[in-house]
Amino acid sequence: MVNAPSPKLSAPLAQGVPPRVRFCPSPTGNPHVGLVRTALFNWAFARHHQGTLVFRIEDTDAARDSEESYEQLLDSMRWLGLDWDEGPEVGGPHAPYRQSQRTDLYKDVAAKLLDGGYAYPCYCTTEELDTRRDAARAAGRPSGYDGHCRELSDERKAAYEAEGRTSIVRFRMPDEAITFTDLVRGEITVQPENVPDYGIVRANGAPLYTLVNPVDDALMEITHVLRGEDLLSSTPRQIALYRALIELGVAKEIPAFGHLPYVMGEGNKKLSKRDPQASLNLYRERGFLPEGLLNYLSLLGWSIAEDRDIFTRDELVAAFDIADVNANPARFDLKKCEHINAEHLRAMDVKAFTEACGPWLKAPFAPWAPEAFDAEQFAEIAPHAQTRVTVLSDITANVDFLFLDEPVEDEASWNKAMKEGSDALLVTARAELLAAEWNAEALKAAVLAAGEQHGLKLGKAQAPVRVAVTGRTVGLPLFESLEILGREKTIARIDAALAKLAA
RNA sequence: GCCCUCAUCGUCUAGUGGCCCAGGACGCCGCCCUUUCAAGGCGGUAGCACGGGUUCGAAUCCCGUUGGGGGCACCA
Repeated sequence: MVNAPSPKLSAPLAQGVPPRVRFCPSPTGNPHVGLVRTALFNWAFARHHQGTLVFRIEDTDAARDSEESYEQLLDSMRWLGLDWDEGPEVGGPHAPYRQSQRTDLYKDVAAKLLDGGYAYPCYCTTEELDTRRDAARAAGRPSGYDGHCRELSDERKAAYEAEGRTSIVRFRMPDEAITFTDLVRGEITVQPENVPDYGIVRANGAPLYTLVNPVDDALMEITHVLRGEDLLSSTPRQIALYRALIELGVAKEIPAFGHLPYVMGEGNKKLSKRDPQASLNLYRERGFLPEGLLNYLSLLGWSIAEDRDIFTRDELVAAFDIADVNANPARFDLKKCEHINAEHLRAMDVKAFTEACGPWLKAPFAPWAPEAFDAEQFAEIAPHAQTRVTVLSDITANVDFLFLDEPVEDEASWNKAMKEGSDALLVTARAELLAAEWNAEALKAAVLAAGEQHGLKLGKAQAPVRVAVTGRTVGLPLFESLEILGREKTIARIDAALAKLAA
């Protein structure tokens, strides 16, 4: 009974049945980009095939899970626009979708597994396990569980219990090789000696991920499991458990598995939750567009076409195929991520861009007083900024000269622009500007004329004016900026710079 | 240690035996444009880890080596 022939792996797609996939994070820590990539591929797969995305929360580890993290998970998914068809807040036929609310289900299944002989109580202590594991390793043998409690007689069990030992429930692995076809890696076979019996229920009765995850996949009728490659080597034991569940009538079919390559950080480390570079919130605060971030992330292990890497969410859905995902881990490249985000920013219409800047135009991002902000002025300047920002938070420093009482103090810029003779130039420029009509074209002519009087080309002549007015050597087109700032403030700032130069 | 897995420019990738003395993108460098900086245009730099096979022919198939990653929990 345990060594039943392998049921055929499910191939619902081939039968034209829409797939059911799931995204099932555990609420520990902040959401990170690796998690997002997994969610994205599941989402894209589901949407592409008009399937169903189940969002399930794997909160079976009370010690590490937090409500705050759970909230963040939902919030992140919503921000990204990765919608789910069943799960928290939307409900569904397999509710509840938080494992902490499904413990009775697991207890029931665990009891059935025990009754059917698919699992057994294991009385080994952690110390005993450690000792035997070390010995096995030293002898060059596989270091998993050695099957010590596999065939315990009732007398032995009673004796252990009389000793006061507690037991966990351990799943009995069949003594046969397990082969499955990974959606991204192809056929994989694992020999039985390398897949030891494993724990499925803690001594305190709490079910483990190893039980709960496949059980819920079975109950929720998941057809395709797309997850990180860290779970690749535990797939054989899940398949074995699935077979038992099928025999018990709990599961219908074994899902297809596809293991997605890691997203790596700097060096050759997997991006971890503790890695600040990995935090989704960081990208959000810097002003990445969900569409830009998703676009970039989808390129890690997949590509839409030979000569194309900027595309919309809809285009991603239309083109996504799990068979095109490759198996090698990809490094997260911030530069490219920024570039792709910038492309999406530029692709927006000006109005949408202007609105998207909103959060970065006020506290805590913007340094100016709330009442100093002028939406009309911003709307005028925004088009000039659109090709110059890579993330939305860049907008703040680009327009601060408009809303700050005085330009920012940037010593490096000041020293770079204010050379000998700059004061004389500024005096001339001040006079020319004062006499000019207040539009960009005339202002440009004014500074050009001032420069000529001092033997300076426009490029050189504009620098002191720019620093006097905006505080920086680098910024948005100067004359348009001056036009929007207005004559009065422009002149006042030149006067202030002159005073500083004289001091 | 044992098992699994991966291997094309610095990075992400295209490539599924001849179309490849390897294409695109980011980065970097140069030039053009230019009021700074971007954007845009043009050009350049750089790669099939190594060694054996198989084949008329290999980045593509096989074996090995090396290197990377993961797993081996009463975490998920």
